[in-house]
Amino acid sequence: MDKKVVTRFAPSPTGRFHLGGVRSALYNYLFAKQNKGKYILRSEDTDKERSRKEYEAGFLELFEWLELRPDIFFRQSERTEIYKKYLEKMIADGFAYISKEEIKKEGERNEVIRFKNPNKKISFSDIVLGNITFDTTDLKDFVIAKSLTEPLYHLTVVVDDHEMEVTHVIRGQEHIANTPRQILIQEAIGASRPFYAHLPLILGKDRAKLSKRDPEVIPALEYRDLGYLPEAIINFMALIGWNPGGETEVFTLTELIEKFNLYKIQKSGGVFNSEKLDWLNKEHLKKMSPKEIEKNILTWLPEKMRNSEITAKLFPIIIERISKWGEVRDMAERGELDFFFEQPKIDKAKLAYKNSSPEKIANNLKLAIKTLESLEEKKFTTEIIKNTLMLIADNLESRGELLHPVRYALSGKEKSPDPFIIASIIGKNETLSRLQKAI
RNA sequence: GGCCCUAUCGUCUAACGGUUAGGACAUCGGGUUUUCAAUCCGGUAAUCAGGGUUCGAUUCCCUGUGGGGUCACCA
Repeated sequence: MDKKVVTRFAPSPTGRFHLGGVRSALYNYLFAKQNKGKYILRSEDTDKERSRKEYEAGFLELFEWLELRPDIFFRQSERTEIYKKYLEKMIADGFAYISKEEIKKEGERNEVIRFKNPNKKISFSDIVLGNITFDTTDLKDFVIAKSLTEPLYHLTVVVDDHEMEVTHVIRGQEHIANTPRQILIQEAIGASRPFYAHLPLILGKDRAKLSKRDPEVIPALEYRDLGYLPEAIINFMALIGWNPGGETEVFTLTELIEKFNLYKIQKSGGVFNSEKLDWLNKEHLKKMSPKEIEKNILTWLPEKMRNSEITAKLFPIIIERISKWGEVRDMAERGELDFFFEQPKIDKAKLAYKNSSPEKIANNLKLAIKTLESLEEKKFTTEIIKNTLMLIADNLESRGELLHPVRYALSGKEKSPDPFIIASIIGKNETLSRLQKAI
C-alpha cells in the first residue's frame, strides 16, 4: 500500500437522491478517511436531457447536512475537452471508431463512437464478492460517445477515475455488469485497474432495490425534515451490509471511521428497516446535551408554545416520548401538550376509577386539595407533591383511586405523564383550580 | 429469457471446519409506587433443499430451488 487511497462517489443528478446512495457515499468516505486518503464527489451529469441542477443541489445539501464532505467536488459536464482528447486518441489508436448507425429512436445520431471490443474474457477480483469473470463478447462494440463532445458514462467514468488516480471503486452491485466494459476501456487508454468493492444492494420492504422512481421510497433529504439526526442516519446506513462484530451498535462518525472494514462486507442485499432506524435515532438523541435538546425541541414546537414559562419545564417530558424531532410537532398537533397551557375539558365518566363510587372519588380529590393547599409555593415540586399525594394514596384500597382522578383532572387525557410532574409544571394555583373544578 | 451475484430468527447481523448457533430491532410476557412514555428482567423465533468432502459441516464443493441485479445513442 504505497499509493495514497483515493475513493469517489459519483451520483448522477437525474432524480431525487435516496438513502441507498448515502451508504455508498459513506463507505467511500469512511475508507478514505481511515486511510488518510482522499474522497472525491463527482456529479455525473453528462446526460443533458435528464440532468437537473436542482437534483445536484439536493445531494450537495444532503451531504452537507450529513457532514460527509468531499475533499474534491466536480462535474463531468465541465470536462468535455478532456474526454474529447481521450476519444481522439482511442480512435487514432484503433481502440474506437466512428460508426454509421441506423436511427431507431428519436434523438439518435446516424454516427456514434463505438468501442472496438477485443471479445475476450475479463476476470477481476472484487473485494466484496471475490473473483468474477465475464465474457465481453456479449457486449458487442458498445457505444462510448454520441460524438467527440458528447461522451457517455463508461468512457467518462474510466477517464475520471484514471485522471484522479482513484485507487478504490466502491459502488453498488448494480454496477457489477458495467465493470468489464470499464476494464476494457482502461486497458485501451493505458489506465491501471483500481480495486473494486461492489456493495450489496439496499432493498425496500418488497426486497427490490431502492429506486428513485419508486414513489414509496423516501428521498434522503426528507429524513432531515422528519427530524432524524444525521449521525443516526449514518450509523444506521453503515450497519446495512457491514458490522464491526461486537455487541455495540451505536456509533459516531468518528468511531465508524476507526472501525470500518472494507474487507468484511456482506455479500447479499439488506432490507431497510425503519423501526430500527427510529430506535437508533433515539439512542443518539439520548446522547445529546440538555442544551442541544432544548434548542431543537424549541424549533420543532409550534410558535405559541415556545415562549411560555411552562415550555422550559416540558423538555424532559417531551424527549422521553419521542424518537425523532418530528414527533415533537406531532405531539403538539395531536393536542398532547395543550393541557400544560390551558385548562382541559373534563369528561365526568372518565374521572372514575374502576369500581370506585363518584362520592369516593370526589372525596379523594378533596383530600388532595386539602393537603396540597398546605404546601408552600416554593415547595410545590414534583418530588414533594409526589410524597404528599402518595401518603394519601397508600392509605386507600388502591393508589389508583386517588392518582387516576387527579391525573385525569389535571390533564383531561386517558394517557399522560404522571400527576406529580403535571402539577409541578402548571403550578399550585392552577393545580388546585383544576382539582376543584373536577369535583 | 441470457449473463452475473447471492442464501443464518420477521428484519439487520455474529460465529479459525468442533458454540446449548450469539447480539440488536420488532414481537410476546413480567417488574418497575394509577395510565402513557422511559427503564429493567424474561420468552418465542434462523443455518433454503438434496447430494458429496470430512472423525465432524452454518462454514468447503456440486446440483436444484428461492431472491436480487443487469442486459440504452441513461447513469
